Amino acid sequence: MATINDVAERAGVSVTTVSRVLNNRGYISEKMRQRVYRAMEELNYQPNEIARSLLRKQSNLIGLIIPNVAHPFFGEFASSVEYYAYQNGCKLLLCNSQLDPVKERDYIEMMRRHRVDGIIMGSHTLEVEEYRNLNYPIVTLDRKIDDLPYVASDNERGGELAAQLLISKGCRKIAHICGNLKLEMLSNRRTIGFERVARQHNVEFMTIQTNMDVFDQQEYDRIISRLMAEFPDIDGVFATSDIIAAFVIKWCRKFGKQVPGQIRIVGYDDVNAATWINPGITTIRQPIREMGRLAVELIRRQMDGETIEKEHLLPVELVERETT
Amino acid sequence: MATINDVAERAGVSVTTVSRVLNNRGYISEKMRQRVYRAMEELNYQPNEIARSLLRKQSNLIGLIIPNVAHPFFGEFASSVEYYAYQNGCKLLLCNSQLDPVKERDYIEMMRRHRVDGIIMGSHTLEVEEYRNLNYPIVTLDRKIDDLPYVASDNERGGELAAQLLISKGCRKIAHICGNLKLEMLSNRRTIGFERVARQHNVEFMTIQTNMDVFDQQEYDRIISRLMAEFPDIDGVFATSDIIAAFVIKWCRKFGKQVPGQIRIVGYDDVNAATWINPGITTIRQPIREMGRLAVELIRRQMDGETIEKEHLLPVELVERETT
DNA sequence: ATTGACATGTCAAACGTTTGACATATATAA
DNA sequence: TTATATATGTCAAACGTTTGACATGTCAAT
Repeated sequence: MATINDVAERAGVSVTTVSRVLNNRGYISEKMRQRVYRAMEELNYQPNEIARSLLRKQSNLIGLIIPNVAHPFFGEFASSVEYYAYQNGCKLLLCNSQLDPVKERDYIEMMRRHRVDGIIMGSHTLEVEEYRNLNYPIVTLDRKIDDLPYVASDNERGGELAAQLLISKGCRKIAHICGNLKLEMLSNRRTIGFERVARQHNVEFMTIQTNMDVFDQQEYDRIISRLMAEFPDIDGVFATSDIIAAFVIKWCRKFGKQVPGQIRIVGYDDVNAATWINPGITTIRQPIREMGRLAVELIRRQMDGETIEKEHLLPVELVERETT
Repeated sequence: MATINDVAERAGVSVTTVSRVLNNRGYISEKMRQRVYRAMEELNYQPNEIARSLLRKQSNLIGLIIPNVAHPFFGEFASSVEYYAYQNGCKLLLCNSQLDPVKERDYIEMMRRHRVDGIIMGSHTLEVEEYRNLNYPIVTLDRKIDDLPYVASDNERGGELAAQLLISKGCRKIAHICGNLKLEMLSNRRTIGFERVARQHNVEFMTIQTNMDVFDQQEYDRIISRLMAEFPDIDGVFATSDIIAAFVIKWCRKFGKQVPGQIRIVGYDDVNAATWINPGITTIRQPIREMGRLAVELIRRQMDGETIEKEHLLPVELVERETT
């Protein structure tokens, strides 16, 4: 592949001149500019970004670690991050941790070796200690670690909205399916909001924990089928993701329960799938696009040395469809 | 961030020695090895992969260009590519072209500038000419461009299987919803296979083109609702993706048509969503995981200078669920 | 005639690493 | 004793680019 020297030679000028053209600095006549551009084209030259990065000490790479892009929520989040990274002249390094601490640690090291400009952490399987010592521009998704900046939706409010809707529709016995509450994720606050409102209204409820992030379909099937079998009289479900909600719908169908006639369901996230699942899922909308945008912005501002606020709670919104 | 010089200084040895430890070459005593490792740990040292890349002329980066990771098929494909890239000691650079030729061209240039080791192209909006001149390790997904290597599922066979199933279930008037046939995608062969079998059995059919890749939900709604309104007597649908199939189900519901009672539906891909949509979608399974694995392997083998076969057609499989 | 903006050139250091050539020393085996 | 394997060191080039210091022009305006 052609180098800047080849271009200089071909254009019959010095490398300095080529560099000046490339970086728009110093005086360059229009003729010269054209001459250099022509040479670059003839050689199909692309400046070596690796050499540039080495010198600039900036890679223009943003690292994203998530459990798995194949999960709709993370897929849409990654899509947004990628979009805004591009807008900021950055490229996206994608890592699926599979929620495996070994892999996650390994990925973080890789990213440091590659000198990515910042890391967006949507997977958090390590000890707080390890993140603390990272000393790197970081943004966390849905998790509060010391005073690392994070972006999250207003989970507690989301839980409240879900509970309020179900109760207002007349539900008297509601199952809430959430993630593993032992992991210190902010999404646990959905449970707090939900339970508070349920208690306020004296509505019976039960909270069922899954390892939701793993996105293990069999696990979902197991948990939900057991739930339906053991408690045939529940008339409402608040699931912590739209995908779980979809599984609930599926099992309602198998158990011959009408949705929303006999049982009402509220999901969370408002991923695209929520609209094309049948029936359309009533859900708590997280502003996924905006969360991605903000995450990138926060990385960028840290790179620029700005001091940034740590808390970034984005508003949620109830989107009513056909399951309530 | 610490450099190899800092490590050498701290360990009281020469950089050459540190480098030898790092790369396992030459003679190194166990004591020395430990001493160097300790210094690296104390300094929280990570070798600068950028400097290494510059020297080695190898970035250990694989570029992936797809329309959008948020689309389930591409999300699952990306997930697989990421997994196998990691297995091969590579990192994944993710780009969503949004099927925008300008963006796609820009991304390809970016990747060349970053000297990625190879590019997996799942988006092809440019003229053949541009790909031809790329002169780079490339693998194409579902598209044949000159003699660039490609991986694809056995689309024609998939179309046949779908048609055979629908017909064997008694369908007499089948709608086939496919992508834009003008784009020279291998997925068009699904249409060929489907139409041939339909003709053989003298079954009436109609082929409806969409710009499927765009994943525009409104477009889907528009096309499918019109289809259902104009041809209320169709009793079978072969959709070129599971997502489109989901939209068909949705509109069947709105039109009060029973699935599979009055109308049978077959999708394509077998993305995860196919199992959790209601009813579960009967579909033609592409081995997505394997396609990702193969794509990475083909990049790696090109890097190693091997000559590789160009055609990689992977078998499809009928997965029957509840829509037929 | 002088000044200053414009245009290009030469040269070399720097970014962090690897690698080869070569030197030197110790310990062990033949 | 000699040869050989082991262990470490010094030195410098190379990867491709940017950048600053400095030199040397031309040309037009004062």
